[in-house]
Parts: sequence; structure tokens; C-alpha cells
Amino acid sequence: MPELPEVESLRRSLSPLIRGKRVISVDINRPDVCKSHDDHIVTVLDLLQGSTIDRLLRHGKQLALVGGNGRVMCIGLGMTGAMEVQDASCVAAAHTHISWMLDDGRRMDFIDPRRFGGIGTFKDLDSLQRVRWSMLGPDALVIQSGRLSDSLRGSVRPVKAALLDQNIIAGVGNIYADETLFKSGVDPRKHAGRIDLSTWGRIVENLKVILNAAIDAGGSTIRDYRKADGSSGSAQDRHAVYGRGGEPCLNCGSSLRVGVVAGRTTVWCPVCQKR
DNA sequence: AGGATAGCCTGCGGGC
DNA sequence: TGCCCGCAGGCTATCC
Repeated sequence: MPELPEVESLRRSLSPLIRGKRVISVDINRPDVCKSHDDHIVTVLDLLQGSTIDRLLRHGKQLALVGGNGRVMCIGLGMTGAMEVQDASCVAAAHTHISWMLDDGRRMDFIDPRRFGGIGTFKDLDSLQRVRWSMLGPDALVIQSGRLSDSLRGSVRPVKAALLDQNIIAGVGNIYADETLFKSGVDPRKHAGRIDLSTWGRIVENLKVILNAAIDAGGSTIRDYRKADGSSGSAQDRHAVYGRGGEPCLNCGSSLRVGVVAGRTTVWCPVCQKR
């Protein structure tokens, strides 16, 4: 499940494979996964055909590839999206929607069975920042607790809903929201506006620790992601609450509760996490 | 206005 | 054994 750590792991693993490479051609198998933000139909030029790939940037869960021609592709992985680089002679996986032929004989594929993901194209980095990234909250790795506290002052929404809102804070998904709130001892249903500054400080600190630990372990997560999609064995072991509903709390032994908060399946400890 | 909810889409696993 | 249904969740559109 690509949240911030998986996207950052992807950025790091993809970078040495594609940075500086030239895109010889682009195969568009499913045009509808691409969306132009510059008022025209997406063309291969928007998808960096003929250009080098100069930089890989990330904000929250979004990955941007910046071309030497200035154009930008912003990739959202959604739930099942993946980018894979392999020898161009390899058969493309099922649900490969876009392929980039690189000048080193390899091919980069955008694969996304459920198509919750997609690729936005922008004429330049400024356009990406203005149209999309400036609308998102600060990246979860660098957000300040004061900023979070300010933007949620008086809010009656559940704190979990706030953490999942990319316009408030970018990069947190269902798994790390639950894990962070458990580690912080905060009930996911607690009103965001009723959380004091010191508690926000604890939440932000724990969030960053959890995200950074996941990034450190993320290489393996992303490598076996396609298998982990169904069976996800090793990734689950690291989670204290996610996927452990009904099992004993690792802290107090109470049965972990499962419910729906902010429209998402949520697991928390009814004893350790306070309203 | 802002929060809640439905729908998108496919694969997998539980239950019968 | 095989089929069906529910669920997984990031994001957008729409409703309340």
C-alpha cells in the first residue's frame, strides 16, 4: 500500500536506474491513466519522449519525474500502482498502462491493476507546484506540530480524518495513521480541535519516527510489493495495530478494537488510546 | 463551509 | 471444487 515511505523508497530505488537516461519512445496502452494540467490532450512529449529524466522529486505520496526539457510527470500510485524498470525484452506485466523505452535498452513500466493511480502532466515544475503541490499540506516528514495545530483549531473532525487529509498533511495513509495514533496514545475518534499542542508534538514526533523506520525497511516492502499485495507477510509483522483487530494490544494485552472512523477501517486499543 | 459518503477498479480470501 | 460476495484504500465528486 503505497503511502509516503513506499513512494520515497520507490524514488530512491528508481533514481539510479533512470536518472540521466533519455526516453527514446513512450507506449501509451491506456491513455485514460494520464491527465494533462495544461489544457490539452496528453501527448508523448508530455510523457518526456525525447527528453532525459533529470530529477525525481516527492511530495507526500506523489512522485514527480522532471525532464531535461522542463516537462514534469507527476505519478500517483493510488492503491496498487507500481513503477518497474527491466530489460526492454522482458514481457510487460499485466495492467501495464504506460511504458518508457530508455536509451540503455531498458524499459520503465507504470503498472496499476486497479487504476486508482495515474499520471498528471505539467508543462514545468512551477506549474506542478502552483496547480497541485501547493494545494497539499506540508510533507509529513517535515511538518511542524504548530502548523498542524493551527490548521485544525476548532475542527470537530476525528483526528484520524485530519491525518488522512492530504490538504492538511501530505503522505499519511490508513496504516501509518493508525500506527501513529496508537503510539501516541490518542483515540482516533478524538476531535482534532481538542488536541493540545504538546499532544500534537507527540503525534508529529511519533509519525516521523514511524515513517523513517518504514523508509529504512521500505526497500523490501516495495521489492515484494506485488506479491505482498495479496499475502503481505513480512510487512504486517512490523505493525502494532494495523491488521491486528481482535488481537491483544502489544502494550496492555487488551483486545484491539476494530471500527470505521473517517470512512476507513480503523484499529485501536480501547485502553491505551484516550479520547 | 466543511465533513461524511459513494464510487472508481481488480484481486484475493472466506464461506457455503 | 468452485463460485460469489465482501473487502482492501487513495482520491474525487457529490451530497448533506
